[in-house]
Amino acid sequence: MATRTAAERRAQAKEAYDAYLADCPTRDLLSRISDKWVGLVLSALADGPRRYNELARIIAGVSQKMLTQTLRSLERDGLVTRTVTPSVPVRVDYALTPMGESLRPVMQAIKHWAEANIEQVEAARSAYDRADAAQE
Amino acid sequence: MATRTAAERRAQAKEAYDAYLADCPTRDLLSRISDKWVGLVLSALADGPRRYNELARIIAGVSQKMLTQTLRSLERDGLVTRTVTPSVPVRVDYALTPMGESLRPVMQAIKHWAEANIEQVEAARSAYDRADAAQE
DNA sequence: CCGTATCCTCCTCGATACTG
DNA sequence: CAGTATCGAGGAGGATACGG
Repeated sequence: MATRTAAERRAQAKEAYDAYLADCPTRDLLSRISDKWVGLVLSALADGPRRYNELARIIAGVSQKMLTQTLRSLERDGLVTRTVTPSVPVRVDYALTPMGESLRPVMQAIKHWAEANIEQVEAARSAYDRADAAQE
Repeated sequence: MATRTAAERRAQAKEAYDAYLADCPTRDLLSRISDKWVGLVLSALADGPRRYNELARIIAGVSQKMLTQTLRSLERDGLVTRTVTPSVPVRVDYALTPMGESLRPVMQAIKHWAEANIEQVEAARSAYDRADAAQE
């Protein structure tokens, strides 16, 4: 037991990243990717590279600022690549990296979950608010 | 073709929820669940009901305000139940509903992805920032 | 033990205007 | 086409104090 404890402690230390801990860097990464724009952008890149304006069209209502900001953040984190073709006018393509591709299915699952469960959620909200009103 | 178009249009209308559309209610639901506290709370409820203070202990650093606010939101949306045992002192347990349980694996997957990829993300950030500095 | 209420600060995000 | 720059409103979220 005692001999294994030391080995286990080392094993623990090696995978000590835990988003439950406030000062673990994974907590910040979690809040960065827990973002609706991240989910929508990664989903929009599912079928291959997209140009900037394509993304803007797919993700209706996104402001230039948020789209650019999200893409820059994803690029910096190594989740997407940005490829500039120096034509006139310039053409910029965004694509998923292998790491981005590994996150994409998860983010897309959230999007799909939202689309699949919105009606049930809205029903739950009505019920909750009705019960709340009946209280008075 | 023409006869199928009408049928297809109806089919489309029935599953017309699309988070890519700005004014689709799923867009709001997506941003509600794309939240680090939601991910952490749902993950913390994976192994069964938890008391309020248990959750506060598991999710280190969460303020009472955010924890309560997140739990209320999840309760209203029908993802968790809140059970009060009127003892002294009062005991409150939170648990996943079936709908909450259906979302949990996805949110937990994000948490796990963050923990598994933090080192690679940090490496990508360093590389990005280094290239940025070399530019000058 | 499980909250609610209030204040206050930062930071997100949209709108708008301009550039290579 | 694909951004950058700037401003300003509003909400997120922490700290603190108090209540059932």
